[in-house]
Amino acid sequence: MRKYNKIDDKFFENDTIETAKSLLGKIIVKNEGKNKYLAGKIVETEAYLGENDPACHAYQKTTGRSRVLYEEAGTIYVYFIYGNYYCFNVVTERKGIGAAVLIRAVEPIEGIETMRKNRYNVKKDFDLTNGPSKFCMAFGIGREFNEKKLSGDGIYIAAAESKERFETAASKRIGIVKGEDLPYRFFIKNNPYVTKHKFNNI
DNA sequence: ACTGCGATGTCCT
DNA sequence: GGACATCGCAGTT
Repeated sequence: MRKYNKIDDKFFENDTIETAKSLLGKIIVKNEGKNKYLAGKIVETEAYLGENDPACHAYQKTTGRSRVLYEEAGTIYVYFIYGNYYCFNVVTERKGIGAAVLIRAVEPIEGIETMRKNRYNVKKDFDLTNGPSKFCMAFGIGREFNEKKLSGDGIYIAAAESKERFETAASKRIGIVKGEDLPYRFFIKNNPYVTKHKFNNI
């Protein structure tokens, strides 16, 4: 395995938009046991700001599902959607604020053979992880990680590997109706693992 | 390349 | 009973 330096949970206590931006380029790592790891560079995120954000699951209420969003920074929020899929979020800000960052796409770094196996019908490597549920399928992430902490040893986030430079951009969030005009999607420009979208060239 | 649309289970009103 | 932070496939250009 490569060397990954886990980020402290304090990082996620910051402002959700800033956290979503600064997660770009960082590494998400899943410990598969037996010294096996899956790792990918985060290339696309979205911010969900809590009770005042119409698109957020915590909008104006706490429900059984959104309860996790109010946990302490660095808690994992995984939810099930469209009858088939999971989406992976990192809870941000202090306990009691229902905000999170959605991981929308990553670029495989380690364990790509396992990702190909988990996505057995996918032909092009950039389709392995260029979408929030594609990432979950490739990494084998399901509801069992909901409410877990990034400070544990199952899934964690690590500092960027090198001091590489990249350009980032923002756009509207994808696939939502309420709060659709808010520019809370962030991505690395020209990275082939970012989801395909007309908002990408601005 | 792009467009439209069906599948599917859970949560919420 | 409706909505849903998606994906993959089929059809078209």
